[in-house]
Amino acid sequence: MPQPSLSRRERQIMDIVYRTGEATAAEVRAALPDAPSYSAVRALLRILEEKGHLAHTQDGPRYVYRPTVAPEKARTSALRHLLDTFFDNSAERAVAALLDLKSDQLSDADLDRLNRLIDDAKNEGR
Amino acid sequence: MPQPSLSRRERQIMDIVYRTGEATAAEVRAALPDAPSYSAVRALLRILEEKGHLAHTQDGPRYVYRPTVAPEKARTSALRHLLDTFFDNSAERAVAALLDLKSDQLSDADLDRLNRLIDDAKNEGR
DNA sequence: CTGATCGTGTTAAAAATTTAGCACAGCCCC
DNA sequence: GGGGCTGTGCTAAATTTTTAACACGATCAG
Repeated sequence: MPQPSLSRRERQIMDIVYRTGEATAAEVRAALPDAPSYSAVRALLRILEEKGHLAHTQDGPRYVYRPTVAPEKARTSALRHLLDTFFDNSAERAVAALLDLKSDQLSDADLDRLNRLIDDAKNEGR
Repeated sequence: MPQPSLSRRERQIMDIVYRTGEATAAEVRAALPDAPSYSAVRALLRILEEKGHLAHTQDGPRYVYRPTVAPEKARTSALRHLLDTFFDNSAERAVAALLDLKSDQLSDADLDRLNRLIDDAKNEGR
């Protein structure tokens, strides 16, 4: 039950780690929008590890941090939250927004692939 | 540019307001997972208003708070952030996760509608 | 060997967040 | 009119977050 509480900085850092998959203190610091001191970042990482959100392994001299929950789980949970907060739990609305946001970067082939995904879902559901 | 900084409680509250569209202090409090005192909630609402994230109108005796940025903008921006953080900016991956999450709640008709959305995007793009 | 560099651990202070408490105004009802 | 609600405004305290500073240990070049 260690979940629902992350401070602002903590969340920023978790986002970075999720984005990159893994990161050292230096990398996290570099990716932070308004980076504080090195020590500060390290302290935060330690706290996040204590809280069970991160784990580190040793890579030579330095620590490499990784999320403890599988990226897939984290993704799903973030997506669920987004759906609930902004899209009234409607997949359709979410897809519409997504297309609106990205359509100009999507080729016809990309869109076909999306259609195929949906068709697959249809067949599975049977 | 007062944007990128919201504390934990502030974000919780903003989420609630976005979800419901508008809310009074009492409603926000009721919706909070681990509700603090009434005063606390009101104070937070006041702060959010100061920061420019909320605005209130008077409804009889009480205040009704609403987000200042259009829900659509907020949605887009949240979606963008999610894409970037968890889906490597890939619409396809996001849709896949979405289908995985919701497919069992989607009828064939729903899925058809999604296909149509995508086809529309295809035609527009030309 | 010595000094510089890079990494960590720990602690304590500074800053921000979060909370509660008190005071007042309006309304309703007896 | 007085008491009990429900609402707000404001202020100060408690708690958490965030940060910097200092003290090591290991490694590497000269």
